[in-house]
Amino acid sequence: MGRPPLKKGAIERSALELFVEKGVDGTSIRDIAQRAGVTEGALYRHHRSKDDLVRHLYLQSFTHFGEIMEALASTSTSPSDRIRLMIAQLVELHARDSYVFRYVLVLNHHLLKEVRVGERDFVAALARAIGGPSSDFIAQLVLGIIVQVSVAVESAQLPGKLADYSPRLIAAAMELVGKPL
Amino acid sequence: MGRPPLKKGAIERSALELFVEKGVDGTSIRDIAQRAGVTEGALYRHHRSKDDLVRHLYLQSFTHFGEIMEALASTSTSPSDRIRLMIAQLVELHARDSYVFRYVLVLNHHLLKEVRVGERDFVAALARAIGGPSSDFIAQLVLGIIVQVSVAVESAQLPGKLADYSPRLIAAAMELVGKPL
Amino acid sequence: MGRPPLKKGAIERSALELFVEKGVDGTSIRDIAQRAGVTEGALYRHHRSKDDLVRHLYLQSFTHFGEIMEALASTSTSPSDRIRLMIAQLVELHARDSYVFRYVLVLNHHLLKEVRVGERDFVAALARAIGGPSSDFIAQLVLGIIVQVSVAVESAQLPGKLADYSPRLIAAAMELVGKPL
Amino acid sequence: MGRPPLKKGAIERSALELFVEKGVDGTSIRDIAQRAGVTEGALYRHHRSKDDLVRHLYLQSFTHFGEIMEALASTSTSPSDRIRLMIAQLVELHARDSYVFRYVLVLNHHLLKEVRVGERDFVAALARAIGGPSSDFIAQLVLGIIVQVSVAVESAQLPGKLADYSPRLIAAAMELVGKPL
DNA sequence: AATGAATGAGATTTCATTCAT
DNA sequence: AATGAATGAAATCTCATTCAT
Repeated sequence: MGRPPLKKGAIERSALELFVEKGVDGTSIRDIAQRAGVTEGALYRHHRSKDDLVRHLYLQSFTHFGEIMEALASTSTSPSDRIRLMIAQLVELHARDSYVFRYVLVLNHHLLKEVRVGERDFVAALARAIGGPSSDFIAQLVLGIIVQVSVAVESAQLPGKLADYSPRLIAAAMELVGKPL
Repeated sequence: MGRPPLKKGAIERSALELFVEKGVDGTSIRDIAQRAGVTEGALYRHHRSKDDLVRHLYLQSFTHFGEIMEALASTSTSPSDRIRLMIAQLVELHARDSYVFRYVLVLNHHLLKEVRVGERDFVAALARAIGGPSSDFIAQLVLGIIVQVSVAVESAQLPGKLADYSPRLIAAAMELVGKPL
Repeated sequence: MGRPPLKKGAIERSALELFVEKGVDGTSIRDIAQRAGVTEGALYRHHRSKDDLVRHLYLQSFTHFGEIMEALASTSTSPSDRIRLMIAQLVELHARDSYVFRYVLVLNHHLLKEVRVGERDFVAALARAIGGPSSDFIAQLVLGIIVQVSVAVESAQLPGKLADYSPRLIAAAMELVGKPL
Repeated sequence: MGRPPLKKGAIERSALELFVEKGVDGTSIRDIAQRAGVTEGALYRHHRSKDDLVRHLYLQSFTHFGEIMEALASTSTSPSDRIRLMIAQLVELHARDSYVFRYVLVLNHHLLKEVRVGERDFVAALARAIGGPSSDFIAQLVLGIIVQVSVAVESAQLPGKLADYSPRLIAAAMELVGKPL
């Protein structure tokens, strides 16, 4: 009946990008509105506050990752293949949209605590696939190398792009998991 | 000389802690002053601006890390031992002062780029010790697992404290370096 | 004619209530729309602006009061009875709809000044019925005790409801008028 | 040590006046700052929020009134004289500072509820002096005529100023109290 | 007649910084 | 060396109003 929410998507995308580029606190509503080609008030039609927007994006992205990773977790291949697929998927997710990847994995560790209660949790899914007594710890190791390399690439500490390191990353991850290729 | 600057230390320490806890942009001068038990103006006696304080702390911490790591790099032990010592030292540095560790390693500073030009660079030192064509990449892997586990511990995603994971972290790092214990 | 304006009544009633409860400036268009079960735009179908709505309601209520009081003013009973009837009527008007009563009498409108020029003015009607050199002053006294007790009851400073105080209020008012019961 | 708070008084006075003139919600921080000859931020050095300022002024004024009225309540004159003194004092308080008078008596009835718990309460003091079973009710009548006439004078519905009506107001009040002069 | 997204202006509040004390 | 009131700019958010649907 009223206008369709033409700008909602632009607002959320702009926010996501800016949060990753400059940090949540380093991004102003005006920054978001400008990039989205909208006035500042428009944001509040769709989200009650900046904080609300931050959470919404986080929850959405986190759940998105969770769904993808859980789908892989229940494939019928061998355990070892499953792990390799999931690790490759993480790199693939970065390739597809490095902003979402970084928003979920590099930023906002304090939201992580809230969100991991009940939401589809890709970290838990990975740990489950790895199995064994140290699975939580090892899952963190795997995430750690991917995240660190992604950050290093982004900040030009390492040359090229993340995909260039994909095979070596996967090999390293499999080693950490205890199943060398 | 005149009176010693009684509050300078408190200001810098408070700033460091708050920058780690809430991020640089999430920390106000008032926050810092309050934690240091000082008023807002006092900060400007010692630093020209907030940005100046941020840089000063970063440079100081980064150089501190660099000196320690470079000292280890020139010990006379075997290459393999040297690497193990350096990795163990990173974990030890976290144990000694997790705030400095996180300020340097977790806050993904745009400052990192500036500072790595010319300052004593512990990342470069680690890479040199590792050697070989992929040394920069492998150094990032090693940093990645330590950083990630430190963050996971801090945010209670992993139980206990970082030191509890020290042997396993060192073992994993040596594996990444290609020199299993 | 076209369809009847189903929501007009709800909008105006909601506005009236909210203006009394939170003040005109403390009430937003959104507040009104929400209580009326309508969206913000709907209001502008019936009134050109918020200010227009405020005036319309005020004028309507003020005139309504004026008509009732003037009708009483021209009854054929004795002067003393006439006054008593009018005072009783004010209390009765509060009982019938305390929102309208308070909108007209408690919100000390700058509008009052405008509206009293030319509209059916119940304050003037009351003063005329009282008569004598101080009639305007005495009319204010009478209004004052009714308004004050109504506010005190509404804010629970006095127990019960206004009607409980009706006989005593009328007696007090007659005393002020100089015609004790 | 720091600057003395030169502007605090001006800010509070300006706020008080504007709140009375335009209502709390009708008064912006900018309005207050402008009248006080200060920038908007200055207000927040002395009060945490606009609401805080509103409350502070209310509490202060209310208590001020309470102290004065309670002092009169314990004078050694006859009960009848005491009441007359208190009524006269209310009119006098309006003469001395009609803004404070109106801020306490005409505005913000919702704060009244909070404040009357525990603070020096001039309404209660008046009721106590009046005595008898209906003392609370009668106190409201007395307040009602003073408030109403003060508002009528302010909005030019009655000519002159409140003081012009002082003898007649006191006489009317004594009548309501049941002790005609 | 009604919707509700979007606007543009303005409201409240925060904050790095300055400066009189 | 330190205080803390005050500034000025910017941040978050609200709101009356408009307009495509």
